[in-house]
Amino acid sequence: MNIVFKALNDPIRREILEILKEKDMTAGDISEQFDVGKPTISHHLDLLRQANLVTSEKDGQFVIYAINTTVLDEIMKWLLDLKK
Amino acid sequence: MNIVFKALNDPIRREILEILKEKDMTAGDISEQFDVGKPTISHHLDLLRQANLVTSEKDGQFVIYAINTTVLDEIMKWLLDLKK
DNA sequence: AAAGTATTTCGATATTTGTCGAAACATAAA
DNA sequence: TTTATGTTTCGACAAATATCGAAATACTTT
Repeated sequence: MNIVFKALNDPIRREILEILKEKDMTAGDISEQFDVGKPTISHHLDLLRQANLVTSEKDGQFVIYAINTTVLDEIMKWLLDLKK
Repeated sequence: MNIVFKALNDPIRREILEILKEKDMTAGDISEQFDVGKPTISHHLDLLRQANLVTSEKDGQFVIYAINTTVLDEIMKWLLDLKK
C-alpha cells in the first residue's frame, strides 16, 4: 500500500499510467513522450512495476509495458473507507 | 492534485486521516497517537491542510483538526478513469 | 502581570528521491 | 561475428523530505 502511494506520487509516473491506459508501449516509446532521459524513465517504470501498477513483458529486444489496474481497487477501497 | 498524492504518500499522514475519520481532534491529541515529536506532527498536519484533506479551527488555545473528504472524490475520479 | 499549557516556527541534519551520462547487458541485423 | 538498436544498471549529485530540539507565539489561569 505504501509503495503504491509512493509510485503515484510523481507527475511523470502518473502520466505514464495515463499513456499506458490508451495502449501498451515499449520502454523506448514511453520515454519519447517525456523530456527526461531513458534511464530516468526506466527507473520510473521500475517503481511502477514494484507497485504492481504496470506489467512488463519482453518481446525480442523490446520490453512492452502495460497498465495493471487491479491495485487501484485497493486504493479506492481505502479512500472510500475514509468517507464512512 | 500533485499535492494531494504527496500528502497521502506518508504512513503517518494516512493514519492521521484514519484517526480523524472517527472524530475531530486537537493537534496535541493527534500527536499523542504517534511516537514522533509534536513539531513533526504539526508539519504533517500542515501538509494535509495544504492538500485540503483536513480543516483546522482554532478553539481557544487549542487547534481542532477535522477530516475533509471532498478532495477524495477527485482522486477516485482520476483512479476510476484509469480503468476505462 | 506572571506562570502554565498548546501549538507552530526555526535551524540543523540524515535520508530519500529524481536526474544525468557512461557503461553494461540483451537482442537483432548485416 | 561485428555492428546497430533497445533497455537497464551504475555512480554521482542536487533537490526534496522527515525528523528533532529549542525557541517563539497564542491563549488561559492564577
